[in-house]
Amino acid sequence: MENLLDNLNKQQREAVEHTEGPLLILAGAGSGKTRVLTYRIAYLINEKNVYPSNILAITFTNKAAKEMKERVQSLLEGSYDMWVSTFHAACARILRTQVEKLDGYKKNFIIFDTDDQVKVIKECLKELNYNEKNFPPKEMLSSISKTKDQLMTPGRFMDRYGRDFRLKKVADIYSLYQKKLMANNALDFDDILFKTVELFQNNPDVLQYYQNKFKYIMVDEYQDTNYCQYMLVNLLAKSHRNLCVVGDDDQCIYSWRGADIGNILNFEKDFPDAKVIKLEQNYRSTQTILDAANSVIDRNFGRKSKRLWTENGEGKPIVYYKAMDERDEGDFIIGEIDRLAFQEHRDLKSFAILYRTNSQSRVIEEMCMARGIPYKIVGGHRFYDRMEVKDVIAYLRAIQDPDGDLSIKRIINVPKRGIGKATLDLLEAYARDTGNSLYEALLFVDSIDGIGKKAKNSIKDFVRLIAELMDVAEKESASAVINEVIMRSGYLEVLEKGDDEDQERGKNIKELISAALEYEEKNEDSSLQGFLENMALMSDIDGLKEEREGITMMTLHSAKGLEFPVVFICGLEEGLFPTQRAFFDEHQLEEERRLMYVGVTRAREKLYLSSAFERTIYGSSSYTMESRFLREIPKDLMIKM
DNA sequence: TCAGAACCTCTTTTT
DNA sequence: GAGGTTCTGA
Repeated sequence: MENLLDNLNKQQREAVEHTEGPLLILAGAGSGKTRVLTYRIAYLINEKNVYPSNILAITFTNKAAKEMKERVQSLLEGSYDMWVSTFHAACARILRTQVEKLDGYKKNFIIFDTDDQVKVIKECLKELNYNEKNFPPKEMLSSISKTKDQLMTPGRFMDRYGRDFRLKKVADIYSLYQKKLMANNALDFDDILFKTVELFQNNPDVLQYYQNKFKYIMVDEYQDTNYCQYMLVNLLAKSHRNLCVVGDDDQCIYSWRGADIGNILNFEKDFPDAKVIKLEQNYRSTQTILDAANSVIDRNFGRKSKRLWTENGEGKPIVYYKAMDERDEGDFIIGEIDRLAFQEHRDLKSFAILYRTNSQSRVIEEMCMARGIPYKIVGGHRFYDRMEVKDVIAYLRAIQDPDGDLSIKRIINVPKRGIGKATLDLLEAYARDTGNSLYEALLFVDSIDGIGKKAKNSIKDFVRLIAELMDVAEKESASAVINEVIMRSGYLEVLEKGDDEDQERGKNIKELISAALEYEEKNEDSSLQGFLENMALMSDIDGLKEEREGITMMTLHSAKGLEFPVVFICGLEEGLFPTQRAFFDEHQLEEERRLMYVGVTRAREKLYLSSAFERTIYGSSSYTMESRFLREIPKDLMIKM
């Protein structure tokens, strides 16, 4: 361990050795904060003899959690039982054992994702007779999400806003939405956090237990926490006060989804005795790149002053290319990559193309394809979000708890078995009238008038199928159950007989079996329940296995936390980056600027910037103006090509 | 019940 | 301009 500390600079070492009491680490981009966190955990265990089980480390993504755990374990050469996970995974784990203390929830609760949420909201609107035009489901969901971030129950929301004509209706929607979630024994992503806070607030003994368990708490990416997460951390850290938060206010780019930059800016107010350590030495980029980044971010107000520096040397100037249009821009980027790969013998993995919006990737993708250059696109759709995967998941949920109406509804006619909307409406009406679940209505299908003979037989077959699958689930592992589901339901067969797209889908649901097998290997708890939770909280499984050779394309947001030797930031035009929506809002503009800062600091050696003179967006093309961010970089750092 | 037509929308995204 | 959703008619 002694020589491990030698691997750190003065500030880093200070951060590792300051183990007692509140600590704020302001870690600039590329300043080795992950290193500090992992060493700190190792130091706690090895030097301070802290039990690993007394440590809680919160990360932003599952991937980061996995990496951190692996790095600690390789530092200590052993396997340790500490909690290193995302907020959601940690809370889900707590709720798994404690959820019955919350009224109305059963232990085998399921986790609803955005897709499920939209469906529930639509049901709510229908039931309340509210128009989707006046109350757009997505808008409703984001209101509800923000409300939950603020720890506001439907009751509290109604108390506060109920006198407003429209907000009263939103409150009704929120209230019904929660009822429906409960009826499905489901929690959405926000609930997982919110309910944990409620659990702690209403059960002092439970809170005390976890306060005692987590004597040392670390939170990464603290600038991107929301109010609910802030509360959670503060509740847990209250008794031991060994709270270490790490973050960079200049990299707060998620305020649009509730991240409150104030959490990090006010940490010293919350904890007046907090030790503050700034990590400003950068180990990633050239001085030229850092000068550009510093110069851009300097224009933001109200930030903690920080100035990145490096011993890496000046490096190459930044290259700016003004293209005719987006095709020319793509041509230039791919041309440069081709040239550098050849002349400088660079791996395709060294290149990243970053853009503000996903739609910008299309043109560049086409060019890569035309030239036969391999590429991969990060982000976009999760494996779990694919229609066919969600269908199979719905089967699994239904098997686990057939009273979850949403799951039954999703699969009752997948694959097509002649149970259409008319039939479903009758079944739902019956269920509502008798106070039963949809599944129970299926059992009584004979006593429902108006359903045709054919449909009735299909329903009986379906009920039999579910019953059989439930039997299988009693005895078999998750992977075996999935196999039975896709075989017995006939779903796989239908897909395999379909067009290319369907065949691809068939492959995906088979892939789900591999995912389950992998899960069973890695986890002691190989139950269906555990697998479902894992899937719901997992972001992108494809990312985990495939490390294909190729250039990387992604949004600036997705690039946070990553680094590449050569980075291209494209589409530097007013209205695109910064986005038009930020023009009249200083806060939004500052967030765009932080996004630029994040993008620039991803580059190790070379940075390319580009814009197009003319760009086609939404089918219509128009002339553009160069992004103000280009002007915010000193001219002497940049050459035009 | 379902396929095709018309229609709408369109920043960023993790969990 | 594309992709997703809803509507309409057979």
